[in-house]
Amino acid sequence: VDVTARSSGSTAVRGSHRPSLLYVIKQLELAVRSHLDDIVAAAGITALQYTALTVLDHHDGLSLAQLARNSFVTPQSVADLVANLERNGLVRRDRNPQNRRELIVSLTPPGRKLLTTHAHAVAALEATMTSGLTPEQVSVFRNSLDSCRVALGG
Amino acid sequence: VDVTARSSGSTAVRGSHRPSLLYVIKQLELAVRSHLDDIVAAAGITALQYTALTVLDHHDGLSLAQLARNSFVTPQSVADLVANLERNGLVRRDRNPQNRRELIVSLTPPGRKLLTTHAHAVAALEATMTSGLTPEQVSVFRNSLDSCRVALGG
DNA sequence: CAAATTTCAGCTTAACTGACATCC
DNA sequence: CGGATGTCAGTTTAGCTGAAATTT
Repeated sequence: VDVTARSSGSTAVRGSHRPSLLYVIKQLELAVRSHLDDIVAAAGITALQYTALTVLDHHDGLSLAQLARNSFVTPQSVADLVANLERNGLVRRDRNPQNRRELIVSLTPPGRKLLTTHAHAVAALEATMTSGLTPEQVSVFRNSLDSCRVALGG
Repeated sequence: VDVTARSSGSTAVRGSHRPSLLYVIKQLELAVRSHLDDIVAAAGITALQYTALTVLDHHDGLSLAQLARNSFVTPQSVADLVANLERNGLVRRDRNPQNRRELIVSLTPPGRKLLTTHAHAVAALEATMTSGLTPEQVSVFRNSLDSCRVALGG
């Protein structure tokens, strides 16, 4: 990750106009991804793959199609992502006996271990991110994010 | 854009755990990008390119290096992006006479026109996104987003 | 010479579309 | 058969690294 670019980013542009909400959301997501990549790179995975593992941690046993619908991407993209995780032994894919079209994706013990190994650093990242806010403000912030997401149909 | 995936996304996963802030931010960004792509696709550009144009609208006359530092990406990536916009006649690149290393990027009249053409639809998207919030809550939300972004060095 | 900016060449990842097989 | 799910093949876009040219 280019630390130089990150740290000097906010100094380059100071203007009179207020950036749009849409733009600030994008910038924040970029910053989060960059830091998350730093954390999980040691485990040989990307921020995207790590996020997929956390989704499975909360909702184990989803099918590929369910994962795709949850992620604004095509089933093919999810299949690629999951195939990579399977190749690294972090998830398993099993046919659903009740509906043999479906492939049920679940975390393996190494997958769970990876999550616990990095849980602390990820929590610290979230704490750093919200260090300028009170706990109440964080709670309100989360609700607002959720409200926006729901309003856009996500 | 896959409207089916978008609209059914939130129904696929309902669990006991609360998703992390980092994850919700990512989901919201994906939703915004998807809708923004729908709006600007008619103009033959991507959400990313549109966002770059809005940055130039607010801060005209930035160099490639300044744009890169502002965007968490490498100068090479920005150069590609700007080259595409230039090919479509939406921006110009001119050597800075004071510092002949620098290429100053600025909007062309067609670039400005593209922004005004879509300004209403983009504002409507932002209004839809925040339709569940009061104006005060939107203001607080913006401040929180900014606080998080600054805390991560963006 | 050192640092900053841009450029050139090649590469990788993460998405996409289209076509298809399988299952309910 | 129709709809859902997953897979295979090919493509595109958006990022990256490394190396080099130019200017200050």
